[in-house]
Amino acid sequence: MPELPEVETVRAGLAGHVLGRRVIDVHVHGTRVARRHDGGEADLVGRLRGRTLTAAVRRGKFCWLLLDEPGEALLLHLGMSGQILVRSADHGEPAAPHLRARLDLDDGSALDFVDQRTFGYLAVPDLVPTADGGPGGLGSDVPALPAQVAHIARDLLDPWLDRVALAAAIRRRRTELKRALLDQTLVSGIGNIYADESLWRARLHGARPTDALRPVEVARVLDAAAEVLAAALAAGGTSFDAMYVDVDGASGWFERELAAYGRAGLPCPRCGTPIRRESFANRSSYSCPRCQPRPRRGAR
DNA sequence: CCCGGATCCTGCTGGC
DNA sequence: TGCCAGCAGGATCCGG
Repeated sequence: MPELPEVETVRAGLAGHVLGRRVIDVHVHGTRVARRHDGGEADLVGRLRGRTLTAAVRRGKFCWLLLDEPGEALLLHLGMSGQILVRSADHGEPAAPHLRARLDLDDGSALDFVDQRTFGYLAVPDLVPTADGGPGGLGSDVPALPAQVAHIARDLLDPWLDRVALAAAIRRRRTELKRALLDQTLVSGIGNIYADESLWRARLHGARPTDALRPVEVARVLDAAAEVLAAALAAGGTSFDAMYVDVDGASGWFERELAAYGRAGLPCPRCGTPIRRESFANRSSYSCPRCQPRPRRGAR
């Protein structure tokens, strides 16, 4: 689920429902949730208890809540399967099967972190200054971000992203275009689904060598990616209500609007040619054989 | 420094 | 029916 549009939906939900709330207590389930927090589970809980959540910020697929303790934040990463659920005081739901952490808040509500595959995590890192002096991410003007996020590039919905510099950096790389799109240190927020959708829109094959791309092609795929992310966000953003921050992009955007991803054998919406599935770096890539011709070895 | 592959988990699906 | 290989939307770490 969680690529940029899904994480932004979470961030917006958190901004609307938990800011100003104080953390009364924290319950951690399992050994993996706190594995990326330096002081371990007990320290994580200790640093959160009594703190007030003051802002919800996102860069790429990373989301964090600023704390009233200056220079600290609660960092959330959803991994492959993470969800954030905001439970109202009277929700009455049983705990989700893969509940990994619960924060009890001072109005009786709770913030649940649910994660089947346990690649997600919580941490309370120190904040470090941003390299460009701009805000750490969307949702805050503070020019600081969690230490673990310092190497993560800005994303395509961030006004501080320098598109010209990004395009130049992509063409300087010696790799394949899809790898570059997935490289969070170049541009963040794009995962396997939206990489394929962006490449389809731009009519480029993901195996195209980045250093042989024409500038107009790089611009086209970046425009396409920005459009896809914005459209997915608009679709995903419609589906959460007051007590549930929805991470389930699958129900809305996923099934109806994808042109290539997961559609092996189905007709390309542009030309009708059956979409192909290829294996790439231990995962699947979907593309149109006609609109997105595979590059010849060594050539563009 | 840059690049690519292996790796951390759990659960579901599809083929035999 | 039952079993098991294969696969799933991510980031990090390590070797070349």
